[in-house]
Amino acid sequence: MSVRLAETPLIRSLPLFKEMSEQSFTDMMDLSMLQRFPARADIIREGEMPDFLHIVVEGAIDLFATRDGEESTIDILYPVSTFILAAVIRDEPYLKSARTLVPSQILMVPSQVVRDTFNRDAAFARGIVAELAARYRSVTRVLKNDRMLTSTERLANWILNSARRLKSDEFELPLEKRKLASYLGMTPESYSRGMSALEQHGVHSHGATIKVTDVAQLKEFARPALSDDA
Amino acid sequence: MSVRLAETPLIRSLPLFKEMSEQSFTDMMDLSMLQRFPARADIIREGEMPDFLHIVVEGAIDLFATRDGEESTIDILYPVSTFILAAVIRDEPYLKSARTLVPSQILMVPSQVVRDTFNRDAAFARGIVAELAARYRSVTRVLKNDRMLTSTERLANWILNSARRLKSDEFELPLEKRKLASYLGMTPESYSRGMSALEQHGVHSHGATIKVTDVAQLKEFARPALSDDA
DNA sequence: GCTATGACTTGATATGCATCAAGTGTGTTT
DNA sequence: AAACACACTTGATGCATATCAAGTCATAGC
Repeated sequence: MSVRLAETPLIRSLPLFKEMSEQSFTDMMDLSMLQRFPARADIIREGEMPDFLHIVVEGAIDLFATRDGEESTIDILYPVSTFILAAVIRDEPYLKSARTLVPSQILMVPSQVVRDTFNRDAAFARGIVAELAARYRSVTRVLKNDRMLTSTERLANWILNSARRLKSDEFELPLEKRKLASYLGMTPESYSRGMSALEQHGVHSHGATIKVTDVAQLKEFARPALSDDA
Repeated sequence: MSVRLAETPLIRSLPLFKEMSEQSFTDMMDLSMLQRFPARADIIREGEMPDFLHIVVEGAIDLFATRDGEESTIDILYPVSTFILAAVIRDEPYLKSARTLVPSQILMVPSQVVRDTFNRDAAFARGIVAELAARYRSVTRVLKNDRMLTSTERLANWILNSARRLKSDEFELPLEKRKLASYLGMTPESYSRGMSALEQHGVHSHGATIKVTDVAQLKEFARPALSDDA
């Protein structure tokens, strides 16, 4: 029930853990687990109570909401992010479900350990609050985009942000188109039509390859919001 | 540039400040201001950098996003809530604008003071993180509702939650219908039609008065999500 | 008490997007 | 290489909701 020594340096280097005391860190790791999951494994189900804080160390996580069997992807997490912090802190049921998109490694820290460490180690507390604030801002941006943009504009913004983040005007989709569609709040069909509509606005795509051919034109179409840096 | 002694007990009793040390609290109040604003006063504009943490002590605040002159209400805050904590913590530009809906009193704590106190007082840190987590869960719920429910279902859920919160099956709208419509992500016209559609589902309304005549029927229509307790 | 202003309602129409229904790939299995 | 599965695309249609356009109602000022 403890994380092996060989794996701690990677975890230690994460923003959330970097500043905390050595003592707090080793204590926490002694009480935590690092677990491997195959692709498409259920990690958390909406409505359950949080037992552990989860941290994606490797792989990718799909956070989604369910209602009447319908799913909607709320967020997609890559290393290194926590989930689902807010539920752990408030000790209230999860609002979202989580599953792996690809084989993943997840660090699991018992909720009570998180809360205890938060109270004892101010540096860890700062890390927690920074992470939480980042996630908050991220959902807020998604909500704003949902409310104020058409689905094709959301797609255009996603492409702009991806290109900026990867510092390249050409890149491969990092996930299935249907997942991306769900994340952007649209159907796969609308995604497909949106992508062909963007051929007129500075984007060329073929299969999973997306190429921004005219950034200025794409920006004009996308009406980008404040930079998407979380 | 400091809060008068007579007004501190109210503030002191808020969840955010209740547990912190007397010393931290008085220090913080010495460096803060309690300010009155008339109705419809701009408090914060999207894109600006956060100088102060704001706390609604009295009145009501409209948090909204803008794009191309269009506005969309993201949240409405009543005493006692903070805004906009996440921007203060990350020291990054506001994602939303804020204005008063009615004459209001707002406590303004300089950002740097918030950060310093957070590091020195673990009880205050707990308060901050609890507040932030609550706000996070609140936006998450709004996003889920936007994605998975029709506008009339969102309205039905809002009525159910209001009735539950007020512990009464009859109540008055606490704000303009157009504001509520915007908050629910719909136009005033759709709000109006939605409200008359709900006459078939256990709600009777006249002017600003709303009466739930059949909770069970309304619940069945609304397909309520996890309880809306933030 | 009349009138003006603005919020709200109601109706007609338009649009974005989902849904339903065939296709067309593309990669994998045998 | 054939065949299958499955993601994706494309087309036709329908629905939810926005938009545009008249109203109606309520409130505040004169």
